[in-house]
Amino acid sequence: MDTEKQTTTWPKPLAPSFYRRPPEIVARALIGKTLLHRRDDQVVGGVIVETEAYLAQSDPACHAARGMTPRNRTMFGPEGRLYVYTIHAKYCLNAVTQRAGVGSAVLIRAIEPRWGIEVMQQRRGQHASDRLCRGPAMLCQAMGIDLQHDGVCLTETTTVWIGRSVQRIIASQIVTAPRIGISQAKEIPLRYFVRNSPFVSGPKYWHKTAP
DNA sequence: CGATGGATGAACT
DNA sequence: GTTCATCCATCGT
Repeated sequence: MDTEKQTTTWPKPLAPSFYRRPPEIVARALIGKTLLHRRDDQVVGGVIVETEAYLAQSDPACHAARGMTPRNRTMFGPEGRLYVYTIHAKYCLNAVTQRAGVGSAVLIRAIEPRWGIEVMQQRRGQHASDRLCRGPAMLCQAMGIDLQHDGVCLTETTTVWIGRSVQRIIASQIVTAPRIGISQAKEIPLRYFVRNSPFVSGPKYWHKTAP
């Protein structure tokens, strides 16, 4: 019978129009949304708690600021695609925003694990849940996302997608701070995260206040 | 094909 | 707050 079948209904993917806005708007709107990855009928994912916006040509910290290369070409493709890149021999994942040709994106830095936690713990080596997906490279490792996922469509549930919220996050709980790990434009507060969330990366930024 | 760098992460003071 | 080991992909030769 169907007793062994998957009965969970996963969050429905956000529409392409969600991404068709400036990256700083999308970055804030993504807080509380869900990130999921399906492989072999196994779904892992959770609630997005930390993002950063990268503003295309006007932003020297943005990969797209120096024009299109083979590496960053996904950033210049249609909105709503997944941009994956390598850094320090690890991977980070972004959602492409605005429209094709612009080169803006939102880096997803952390999620609160919710689905497939045991699988993610195996990939990460049995970490506590608040250490599983805390930081962009840890997030990719836990979710099994790498360069082969570069360019996938986030508005379809085939592989990787961003879905609707499953819990309400109050706007006043979303705070901003400078982005982490960059050497240029390091003062601009384009990082968004949930205040006091133990799932957010970075050292003790939790008490910082909203703009 | 080798040199290089980096949107990291961990371990420090 | 700081340094720094790490190592794949990219890019220049």
